[in-house]
Amino acid sequence: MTGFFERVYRVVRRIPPGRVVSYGDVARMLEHPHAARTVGWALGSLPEGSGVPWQRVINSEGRVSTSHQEDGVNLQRALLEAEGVEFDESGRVDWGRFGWVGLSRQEIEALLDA
DNA sequence: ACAATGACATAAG
DNA sequence: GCTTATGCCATTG
Repeated sequence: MTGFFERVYRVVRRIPPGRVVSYGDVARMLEHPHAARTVGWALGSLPEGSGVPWQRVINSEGRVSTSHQEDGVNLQRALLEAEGVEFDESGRVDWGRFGWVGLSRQEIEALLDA
């Protein structure tokens, strides 16, 4: 776990249940606005039972990505629905209702500092 | 050091 | 709304 992954995990762990954020949002919080792909990759290489709520991170359209696993999508969706997140007919999440506001700059700093 | 890779994002057709 | 093309970045082999 090198620096970036570590930071990604720390932020993701702060996502409250029933809320979701996009990969890009996480990247922006870490001040790497164009590292969304890396964020996704970090979650992808996440070992099971790591305590990181990876399911709460989806793409900018409010859809689950998990493209490398057939059932990954169903799993992620099931996990989110279990937390109260709702999906519309096209399988999208309403950012207005379930989108996580994120952390303030200071909160991020404090988080990364620790 | 170089090339390839991936759970993205955004613009364009 | 869906498909294609292009940009971006850290990690790996």
